[in-house]
Amino acid sequence: MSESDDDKPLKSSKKEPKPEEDDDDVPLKKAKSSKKENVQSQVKEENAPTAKESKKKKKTKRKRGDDDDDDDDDDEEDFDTRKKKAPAKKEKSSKSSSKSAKTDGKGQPKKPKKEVKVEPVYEWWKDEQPLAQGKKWRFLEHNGVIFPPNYEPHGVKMKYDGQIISLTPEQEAIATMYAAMSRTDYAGKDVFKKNFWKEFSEKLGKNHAIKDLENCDFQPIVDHLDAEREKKKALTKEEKLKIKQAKEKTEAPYVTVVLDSHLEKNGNFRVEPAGLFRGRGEHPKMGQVKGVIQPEDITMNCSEDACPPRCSLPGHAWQSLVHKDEQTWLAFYKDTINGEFKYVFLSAGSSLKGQSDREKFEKARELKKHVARIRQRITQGLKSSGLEMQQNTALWLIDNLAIRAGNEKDTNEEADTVGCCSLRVEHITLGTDEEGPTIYFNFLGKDSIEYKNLVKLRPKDEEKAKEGEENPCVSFVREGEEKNFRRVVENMRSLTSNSKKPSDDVFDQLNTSSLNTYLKDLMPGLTAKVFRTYNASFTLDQELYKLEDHPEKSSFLRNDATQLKFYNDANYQVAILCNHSRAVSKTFDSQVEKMDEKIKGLHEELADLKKKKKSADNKEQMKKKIANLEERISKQETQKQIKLKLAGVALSTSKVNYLDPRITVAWCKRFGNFPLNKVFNKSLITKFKWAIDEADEDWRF
DNA sequence: ACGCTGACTTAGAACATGGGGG
DNA sequence: CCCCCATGTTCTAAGTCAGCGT
Repeated sequence: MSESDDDKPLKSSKKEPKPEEDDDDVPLKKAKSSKKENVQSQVKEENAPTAKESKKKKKTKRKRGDDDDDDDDDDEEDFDTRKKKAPAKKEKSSKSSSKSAKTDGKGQPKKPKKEVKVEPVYEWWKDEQPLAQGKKWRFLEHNGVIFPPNYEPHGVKMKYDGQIISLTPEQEAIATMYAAMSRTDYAGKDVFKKNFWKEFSEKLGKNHAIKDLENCDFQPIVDHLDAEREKKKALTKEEKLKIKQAKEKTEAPYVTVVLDSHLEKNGNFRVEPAGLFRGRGEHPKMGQVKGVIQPEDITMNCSEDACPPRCSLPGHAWQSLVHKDEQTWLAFYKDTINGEFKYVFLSAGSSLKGQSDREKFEKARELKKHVARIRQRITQGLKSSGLEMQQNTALWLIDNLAIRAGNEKDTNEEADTVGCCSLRVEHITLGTDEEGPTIYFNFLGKDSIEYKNLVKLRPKDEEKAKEGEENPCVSFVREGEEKNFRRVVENMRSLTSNSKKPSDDVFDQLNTSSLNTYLKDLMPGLTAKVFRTYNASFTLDQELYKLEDHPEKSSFLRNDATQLKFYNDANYQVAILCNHSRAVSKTFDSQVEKMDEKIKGLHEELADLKKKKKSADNKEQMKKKIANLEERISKQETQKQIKLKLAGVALSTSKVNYLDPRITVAWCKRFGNFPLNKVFNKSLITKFKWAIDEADEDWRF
């Protein structure tokens, strides 16, 4: 959002003492507001901390700049319900600024400006590791969850067979859920309709006038929903603001929680509203009603010495209250579709998430140290037979193609998707081309996203190699793996031989758990998914540092736009590797058309200008104009290229989950102090604060 | 050894926002 | 100024994998 405009370079920690950033980037003012809102808690000090605890707490505080004490007083007012009030501290993060933070934190004179909110972050990476093995916290206090409003019957009547039908509120509720999805793709799917009808007809009862779905007309309800939406849209700015503020106010107590002696943000304190289940792909349960969740369905977790979350629905109570300090969840319930667990966790920017995120990348870096050895082992194993051959062949695929492990799934309950271990014969096509053997993969992976990839040897012909490189559905075996690839193909041939049916498993002796057991032997803590993290991060690091002695280095460094493009191209390689995709916008074609027209128009203008130039007296001026226009055209054209290239590709998924943020931070610092906020948005900056602090320009993955 | 429960990460779509260009 | 689109945020589904109980 708003923050993107100030590009501030991140200081390279080494060279410049680093000026501000902290202060302007993290407005302390925010702190104040948040504190007051949440008010809820209480810092553990007040509760008779153990000696050890208090010590540690003290330390934390000190670091943060002792501001705690001064704010305590204010929380009180908002929170009647709690007996203890906590000083919700907002700590401003950076060292240098902490002192000032405290001072103005309270007074808060100014702040008329828009106010970019950057959440205060507890800088866990500056604390020494305090907790005992396995413990996630020593104090946890929060206000639980917030429920969606009860269903309010609107009384709009649907029709059946042309007749107006009255529904009970309960019936109306699910009819309305259906109406709400009338313009989605689900509405046309048989499974969706069938599942919905099953539940709807049950709710209608045996002798209801409505006998089938075909003759139901939900249009009146659809119209009603549209009208409601319009009404909402038509509100004035002020009204909208008011509503927003009211919402913020009610939600404020849930936004932050107290973890040990600091505040953290809750990631998802809103209980999921009832609705029709929207599974991805051909999900057998799409259209089923996802029921209302009651407090009685929810288990709460907090520390024993905390004030437990109070149930906000009168007459209700939590299912139970537990104190599991080896767990990071604040609450959970089971959904009514598959009985799956839904957890309430802290946000991505929290210390708990940050720490495990860092551990994830450290593990991937650990793999980097062992990967040569492990690959050697895999190479060996490719030549064996039976289970060992299967294990190593699968691992080769996981390592080289970055595919997922592939747990078994029950296709009566879930969509039929696969990963490595669950690949079936029908997903593989073996072939040959002028370079040698090929394997074509075509299957649905996680989220029913298509994975289509022709894996082959790199052509000698540079022209062809280039072509293949630009084709996202082709990948070349990486250098040094050619021989292994041939072996893998042979193995795949025997694993898919015609004694097997298309629906049989390729790796019939494998499952993810045995595979991971095998991996654990190769390196402690190693599992299949680590390869994805490792290969993604390694690829980014390699790609980014090609800039180091790139022949066109200076042209990439010419300005932010060109440098950003270089970064995005590297990011793109990773997205392709990991098969991260996104839906192409419905208006994509028309958008491209528009761009074409614009470009065409510019070309015409250019031609015109050139013609005029001949007869013009002020040639110099014309020349300038022409150059200008040419520049605009080329800009438009590259923009179009980018648009086409990224049409179905998501860069964000890898950024958020797979790429060690320190790679990016270091690269930015190293190459012209490139503004980090060009590549990381506000959320990522918050999420990766630890990395921003940690990586200097020499850091490498 | 294996199936199931539980906890946590990863994922794309839906939705909201707001800035730039006509 | 308005609208369109890009980008950011929220939502919740769908994976991975450990550990437990049988």
